[in-house]
Amino acid sequence: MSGFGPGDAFLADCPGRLAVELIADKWTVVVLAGLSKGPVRHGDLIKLIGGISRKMLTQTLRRLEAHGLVRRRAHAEAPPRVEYELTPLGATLIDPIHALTEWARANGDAVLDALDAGLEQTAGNH
Amino acid sequence: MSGFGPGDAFLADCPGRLAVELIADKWTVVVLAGLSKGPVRHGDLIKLIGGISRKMLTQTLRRLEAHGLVRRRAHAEAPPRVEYELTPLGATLIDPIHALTEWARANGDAVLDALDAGLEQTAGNH
DNA sequence: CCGTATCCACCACGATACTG
DNA sequence: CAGTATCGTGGTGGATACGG
Repeated sequence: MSGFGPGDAFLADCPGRLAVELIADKWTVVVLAGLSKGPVRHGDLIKLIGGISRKMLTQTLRRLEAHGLVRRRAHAEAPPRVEYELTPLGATLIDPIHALTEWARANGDAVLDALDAGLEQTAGNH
Repeated sequence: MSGFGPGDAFLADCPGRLAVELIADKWTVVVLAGLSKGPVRHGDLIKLIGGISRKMLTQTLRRLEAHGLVRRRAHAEAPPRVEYELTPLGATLIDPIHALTEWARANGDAVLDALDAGLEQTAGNH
């Protein structure tokens, strides 16, 4: 109903798999979203995101850097300061991510409803 | 540059996290894409996707069913036949997924380029 | 402040074999 | 053909502590 032509699905070895492998983990999308407004410091990202450990943040950023989506900029100052920002390439990913966010805002409740509708387990507690 | 207002990012406990938790695994997005053209049989999905095991397919479908995104329909026939299809709610997820696919088709090469540009490791094998 | 190393628990995933 | 059970494993991600 909504978009894929006959040959351009997500299957087998299509390029679409690349996108999935790129973002299908716990933090990548969230980190990209955190960078979507401009350069941010490491510590600020930690607070902004909430729940991520320094280890995972650094690890995620490094991966994105290697993929050309994020740029790391270290300033040689007395208290070290490191800022991360999206590359132009990375910025192009924001729109698809934004589409996901919008979807969640619009349909999140429906999903949660379906979820606890399913919580009338096998047990028949009248 | 591209969309998030000041208060509507992906962070902390925003609804956006729901979407991430929903699709952030190896197969969910691929399975949804496989269903995007209409009802499909279990076995056909296996062949269509390529690489997924029956176990993971069933497991993924069951999760999507619980979230109200997929409907399971079993036909009482001699050789058992089971078809899966997107619910209307599930169909709304196709567009965001499609956006990802499009992104990958447009920018996949750039990512791969950045990736092996980074393969000039620390070692200086001129 | 930034980053990494280490240790560890957990779960996602695959292989295989079995039931209906 | 569809689904489940079981087992084994590697990787992901958290806590903590240390180094620059």
